[in-house]
Amino acid sequence: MRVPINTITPDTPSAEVIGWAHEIRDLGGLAFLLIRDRTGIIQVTVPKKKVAPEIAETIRAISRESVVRVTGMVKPEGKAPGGRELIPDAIEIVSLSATPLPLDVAEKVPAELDTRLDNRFLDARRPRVSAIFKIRNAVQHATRNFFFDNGFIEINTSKIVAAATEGGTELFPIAYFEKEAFLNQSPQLYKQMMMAAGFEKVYEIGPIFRAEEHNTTKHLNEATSIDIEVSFTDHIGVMQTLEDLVRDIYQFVDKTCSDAIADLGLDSFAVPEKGFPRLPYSEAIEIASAKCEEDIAYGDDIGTAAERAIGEEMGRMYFIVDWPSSIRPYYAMPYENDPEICKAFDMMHPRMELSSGAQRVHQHDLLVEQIAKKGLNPENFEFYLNPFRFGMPPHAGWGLGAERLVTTMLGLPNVREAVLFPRDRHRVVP
RNA sequence: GCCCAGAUAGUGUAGUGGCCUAUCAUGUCGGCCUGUCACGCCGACGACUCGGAUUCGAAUUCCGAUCUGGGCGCCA
Repeated sequence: MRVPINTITPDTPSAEVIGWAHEIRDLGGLAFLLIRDRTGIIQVTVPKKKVAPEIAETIRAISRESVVRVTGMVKPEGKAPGGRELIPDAIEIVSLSATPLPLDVAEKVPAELDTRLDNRFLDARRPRVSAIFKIRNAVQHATRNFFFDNGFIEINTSKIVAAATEGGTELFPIAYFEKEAFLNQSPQLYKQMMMAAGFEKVYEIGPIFRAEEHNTTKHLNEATSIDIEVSFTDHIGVMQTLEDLVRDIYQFVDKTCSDAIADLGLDSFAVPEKGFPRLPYSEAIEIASAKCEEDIAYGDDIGTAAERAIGEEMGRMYFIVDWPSSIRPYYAMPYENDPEICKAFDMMHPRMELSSGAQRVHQHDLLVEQIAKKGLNPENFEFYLNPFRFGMPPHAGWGLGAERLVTTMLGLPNVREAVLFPRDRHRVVP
C-alpha cells in the first residue's frame, strides 16, 4: 500500500512510496535516491553490496523525474532528511522520464517564467510552485465557506454574451453559429439580474475575459473574479463584507497552509488588521500630488505612479471611496446630496488594486439618465435595463481579482505565477 | 494602443570587431568513489533566432522579420 511520504516517520517500520526521482547521487558502493511526492521528499539509501543486484542495476537506469516505486524498511537516520531513510527491498521504474529535462525541477539552475510556463507540468512539480496553488485552493475554499456561512447563493452565469456589459474594455469576439458573440468581461449584469430575481445575496467565482493589449506583471487576459451582489444594502455594507472576507481568507490560509507558506520561504504571513481605512478619493489625490512628480488633479484617474505613492503612504490594505461620478461607470450610484461624487470604491493593497465595487443605481429612470450622461445610447441597453422596470431592489456589489489577491498575499513578482495556465498578450499555449 | 529592452548548448549565463575552434554553472553520457544532502574527481557531448547589409574579418555594428520581457495608458 502506497503511503504519502510525509506520513513516514523514523518510527515507521516499513513503507511503499511512489513518486518522482528528485535527485540521484551515486557514490559508488552507496547510492542515494531522493523520491518526491506532493507531500514531501524521502531519501532511499542503497548500499549496493547489501541489496539485491537487480536493485543496484535499476538505480543506474533511473533518470531524474521518472516515476518510481520503492518498498523497503524505514530506518531512523540522523544524517538523512526528515531523520529517516528507506532501505529498498524492491525498486520499480513505473514511468521512465526522457532526457534532457526542459527545465531543472530541482532548481539548481533557475528558469525564466516563459520557459517555466511552456513546461508548466514540470514547473509545478517544484514545491515552491505547487505551494502557490495549494494556497490558491485554500483561498477559494475559504471564500466559499465564508459566503455559504453568510447566506449567499453561489451562481454560475454565462461567459458567452451578445454585447459588452460595461463598455470601455475590449472584448474577445467569438463565432456563435450565425451570430456574433463575445466572451464576458464581467458577471456584473447577471449579478444585478439576480437581484431582480430576489436572490438577495449572490456570489460567483468565475473567469472574466478582457482583450486589452496590456503587457504588465499585474494583468491577465483571462482572470478569475470573485464577484458578489447584495440587495437592501449599500456600498458601506458590501465594503464591510469585502474586508471581512479578505481577513477571513488570510486567517484560513494562515491556519491551514503552514507547509505551503514554508515552501514559499515567506518570513512572515500577516493577517491584515481590522478596519481598513476608508480614504476619500479627494484625499488620495492630495497624497498622490504631494508625492509624485507629475501633475495630478481632482477628476483624474489614479494612475500607476499615484497608486504606488498612495499605497506607500497607507502601508496597508485600504479603500478609496467617494469617487467622482465622471470617472466611474454609469451604474455607480451618485450621492443624493452631491451627485458629482458616487458611492463607488476600490479596495487597494499597497501594491495594486484588488477590487472595485459600488452601490448600484437601481432606479430605471436614473439609470437611463446616467447612461445618456456618459454619451451612450440607452436604446442599446434594453437587455440590461429591462429588469429595472419590474421591481429592482436597492443593491451593491463588487468584484475581487482572485489572482491579484494571491499575488499580493504571497508577494509574488508576477500575477502569472498565481495562474496555472495564464493567458496574456502573447500566450495561448499550453 | 504608445514606449523601452532583450534573443548564445536542454536550463541559466559570460562575451562591445580579430585573442571565439565561444566562458562558467547545471545537465546528459562514460569512468572512479560506502554517508551524500548544490556529493567530489577525471573525460566527453552540447549553442551564437532568421534574412539581408557594412567589413579583409561579425556572437559583437546597421536594417528588416520573428519571438520574448518590461513600462505606460486602462483595468480586477
